[in-house]
Amino acid sequence: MSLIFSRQCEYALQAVLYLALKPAGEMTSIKELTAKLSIPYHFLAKILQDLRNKGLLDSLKGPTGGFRLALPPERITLLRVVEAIDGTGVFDNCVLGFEECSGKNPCAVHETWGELRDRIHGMLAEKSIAQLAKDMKKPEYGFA
Amino acid sequence: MSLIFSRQCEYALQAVLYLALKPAGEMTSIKELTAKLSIPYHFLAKILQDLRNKGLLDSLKGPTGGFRLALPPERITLLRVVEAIDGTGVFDNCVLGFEECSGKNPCAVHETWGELRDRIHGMLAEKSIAQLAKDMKKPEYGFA
DNA sequence: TCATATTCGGACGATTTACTCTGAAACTAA
DNA sequence: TTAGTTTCAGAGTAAATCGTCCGAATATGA
Repeated sequence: MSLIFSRQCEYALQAVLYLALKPAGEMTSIKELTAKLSIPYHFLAKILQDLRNKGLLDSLKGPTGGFRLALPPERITLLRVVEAIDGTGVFDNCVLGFEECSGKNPCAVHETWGELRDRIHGMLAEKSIAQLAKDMKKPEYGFA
Repeated sequence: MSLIFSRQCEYALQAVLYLALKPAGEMTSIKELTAKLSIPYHFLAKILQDLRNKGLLDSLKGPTGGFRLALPPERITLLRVVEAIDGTGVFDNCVLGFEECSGKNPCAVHETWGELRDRIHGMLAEKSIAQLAKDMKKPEYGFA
């Protein structure tokens, strides 16, 4: 296998996008999220707790409890979520795995990859999840 | 963590690039490869056997034995190595992990990622390892 | 107050990936 | 022929990731 983000990170991105479509301040339960997004219940619970500890989500216990964004969705980007869960390894490390690879000492695809890496970074950093979530507003995705 | 290729795949790419600089037909031992590339011996042995079973390498036992490219380096690309080890998952799957994501039913970054994905594909497919290996010909990389 | 619904925290189990070990097979050279 | 050097094949170990379970804490509403 090979992919850009860990499964944890993919689930986190999906959950945050889902929460971005909720009315400001409204709590959403894990139960609703797992049902709509088809993510294992207890696994998602862990991920949401991580995002809460990183300051991206608020939570409340008890009936009517759940999770919500800790910031307005206009001020959150996909990149912030990726950084919170996976860190910045994708953007720092040589794509061929050479420890020695750097600007001074480039591998064969260093420049090409550098440009693509920056554009992936841009893809994650440029738009707010408020904008992105609107594009996801379809029944196929379980989004409202 | 998060990265594009598995560690196995990174090691395979490094080894194939190294072999591309050897005179045509010459055998290189695992011992030399692990010393120059700093890859665990037995792990690399497994990876080279995989590449051999996939038809990318030839091998020979006994003293003077080792591995060599099964094709001229002008006719091998990085993409062929990636496909042999990791498969094509990076290029097929939605970057946000949505099963439903497709052209008919795009996620919020579907188009943007599609373009970048194609360019990564191009980076791996366009140049032969013969050309790329020449760029790597530096002592810092252990390359000849 | 009490039953219920939720998150919280930590331990646990399962699966995949990374890496190692060993003994056998094959080739070389003396 | 024989000792040494290499790959080969399969099993085994270690660590990371993925996913589960359970009991406690907390809030709600009857």
